[in-house]
Amino acid sequence: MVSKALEEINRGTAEVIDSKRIEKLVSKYYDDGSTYTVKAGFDPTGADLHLGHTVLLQKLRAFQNHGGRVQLLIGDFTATIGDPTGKSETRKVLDRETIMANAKTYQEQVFNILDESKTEVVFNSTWLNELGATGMVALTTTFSVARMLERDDFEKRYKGGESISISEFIYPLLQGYDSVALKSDIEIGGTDQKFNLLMGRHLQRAYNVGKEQAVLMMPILEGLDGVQKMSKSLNNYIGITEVPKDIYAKTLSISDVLMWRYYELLSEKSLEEIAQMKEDVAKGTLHPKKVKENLALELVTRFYNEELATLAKEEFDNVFKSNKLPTDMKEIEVEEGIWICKALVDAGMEPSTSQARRDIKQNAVSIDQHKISDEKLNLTSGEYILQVGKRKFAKVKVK
RNA sequence: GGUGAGUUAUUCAAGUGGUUAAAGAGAUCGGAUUGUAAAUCCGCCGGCUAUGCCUUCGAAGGUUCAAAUCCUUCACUCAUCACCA
Repeated sequence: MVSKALEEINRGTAEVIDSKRIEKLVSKYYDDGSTYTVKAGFDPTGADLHLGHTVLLQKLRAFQNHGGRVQLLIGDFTATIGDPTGKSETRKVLDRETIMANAKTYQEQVFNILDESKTEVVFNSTWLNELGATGMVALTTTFSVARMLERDDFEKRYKGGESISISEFIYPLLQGYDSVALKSDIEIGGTDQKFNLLMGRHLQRAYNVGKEQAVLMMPILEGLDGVQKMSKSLNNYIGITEVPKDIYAKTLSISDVLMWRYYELLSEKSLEEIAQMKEDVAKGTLHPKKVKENLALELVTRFYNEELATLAKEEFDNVFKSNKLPTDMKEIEVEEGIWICKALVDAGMEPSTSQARRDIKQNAVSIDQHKISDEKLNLTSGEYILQVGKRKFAKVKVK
């Protein structure tokens, strides 16, 4: 039992520090039912969760299945400071209201995956606000600049002559202090968080918490492009609140290589099953597209249900495989004699009439399934189905 | 506080008075091919009912027939020296 639990917990991990401790905690749970705490931090800077987040959430869920009590930490304090790397203006300092609103949406989405009864949502402003300047200074005395510079990106930037703001030094300290305040047994996070996660161990020792948290790191999930990490700002993500057909379509659009990665990190399928599929594909007995479809179905089912997943698949096959039209599409009404380019803009299918002209020139626009080439066309009254490219459709009623 | 460098379209980045709506690359989008995948090739890539017109090169002024390019002021970014704690 215990070994099975550990297998589930270790699955897909990038690195585990102090795995003995995790073993002990889990087996103690199976001995006498005593639970332990698992901390994971989230920045409430954006409102919607995507699959990248669910990698961590599923891992938390695995812990919950085996005696873990999750401390879902909302970094509301750290968010008010803003992003320290200050790379661009994309991340602004958020006001309290936005943060709380984001935190709320987070919670609603998180319990799609996590067991609410075994989860405690905590905000780090609770104790960080209390810290004050004195506490702050005390915190900074526990660590040295030289050690701080060990952090990879700091070192690189320092050597490269790039600036590092002092607040960036404070960030890891505050995050580590969260572990002191929460007395966490285990903390999980992405591999990019390694330094910060270890800081938790360091500070727990410095503050004599009486234990040092084990650290479990998950790989960073690549986005749809297969290269960069999944993130909203790169627009390469699949959001868990997206409609079924979008989740389905986006999943199918990933590359075959990336598909296995998603299987490993996101699927419920056992590692043996996945290995088997991989082998079958290599042998040619199983078509990779089929495998990908199953993954897409599994994901939609997770966030909705099986019925909607099947529907999404049917819809998708209709539109793309058999070139049929989608069942529901945007409808607009326009005046008689409207210029085709204008109609496309009005329907929200094109950003400008210039773009519409270009697309017509490139043979991308069709009316009722027939490509058009006349960019000066005016629509006479009737009902038409406009299409741009492969996936943009709209029904237009001309009065 | 001193000094120096910089701010160009979605991003990176050329361009230092006139064929510049602005090279090149990436991203996006579209076409071909395919499994709606990847890879590859090609095209487009500010706006406007459009062989023309309008708006853009951090902001505002100015010089000029002509400015992204020259001048002035301002804002911001980065580096560097110094000073204070």
